[in-house]
Amino acid sequence: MRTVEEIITNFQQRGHKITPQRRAIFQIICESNTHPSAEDVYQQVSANMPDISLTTIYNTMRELKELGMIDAVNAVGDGSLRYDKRTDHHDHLYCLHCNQIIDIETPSGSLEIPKEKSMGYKIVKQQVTYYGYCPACQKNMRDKTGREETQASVFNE
Amino acid sequence: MRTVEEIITNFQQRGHKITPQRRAIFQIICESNTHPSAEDVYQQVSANMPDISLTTIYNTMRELKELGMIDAVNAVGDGSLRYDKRTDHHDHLYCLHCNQIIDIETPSGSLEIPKEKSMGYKIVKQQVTYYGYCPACQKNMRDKTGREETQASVFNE
DNA sequence: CTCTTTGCAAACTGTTTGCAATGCC
DNA sequence: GGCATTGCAAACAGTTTGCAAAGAG
Repeated sequence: MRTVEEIITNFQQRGHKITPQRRAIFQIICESNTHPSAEDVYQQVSANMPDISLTTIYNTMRELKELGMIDAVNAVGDGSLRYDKRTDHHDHLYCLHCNQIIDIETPSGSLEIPKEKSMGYKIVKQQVTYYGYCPACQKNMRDKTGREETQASVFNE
Repeated sequence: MRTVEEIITNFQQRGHKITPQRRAIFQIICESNTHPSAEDVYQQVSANMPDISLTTIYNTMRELKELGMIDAVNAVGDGSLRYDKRTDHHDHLYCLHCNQIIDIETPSGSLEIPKEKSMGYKIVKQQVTYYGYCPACQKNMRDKTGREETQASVFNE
């Protein structure tokens, strides 16, 4: 699921129509390195296509998810749904300050399913999330040391 | 953070008042082995205290979280906030069918922070979540094989 | 030409907030 | 008695749904 054209072809072959809106959304998905929310995608697509509606973003993302062409994760900070263009196994780095999520390759040891600590669960996938602060937010926190609102927002989960 | 009395003492020493409502909420938290949502806690507390309000549940849970006495995680299935009476390092088993979350002990190898794949992030904690189907839901799925709605709900993330 | 998609508005869910009445210490 | 807490109602954020108009194939 790399290029826009591949997404378009795949989407079309599964019986869906290609519209300018969907083309623009696919483009943004391909370009994104973070895990955008619907609102994020909307902001970016709007730049070139001001009349697109947020509903169309939601609808399209949901269809992509249902086709298994993207994944979705929940942000812990704001509870919003984030979309992930990758559906293969990989881990996440989550910034507790700006809520940005980026991918990291799974360290080699990460795939082992826990033996019979699995409590009878049938496990189908695992996800490791590392929580911390991204470089930009670390810098910001250093620069603003002592300013109360910043402190509060940083240390509030 | 084991017994109700410990929670009460801790909460009180930090300058908060103890009310019957809070006592009842703490009780439920102590007893829970899953990770209840505010609504779950409300249902359980209501059984013995019918006049308690959902607002009080939310307020109390938020305070506990701010005091670091409980943790919170987001459910991927319904997007709701789930509360975790444990704040130490451990992993989660998540049922994709009923959205129940239970704890598992962290397998020994799990604590290593990824070397310099960490992209400049300052990592403060990690969380491993194993997604799958709990014993009860597996049984349910077997019993109802062939029934469409069940199939749909099972396989829709 | 038909059936899908769009985009508005309204509904909905989970959560938070404002505020008067109540209750803890 | 003073200040924190409760619980109602209303506000909110993120997401979904109903539906008429527009558009893809």
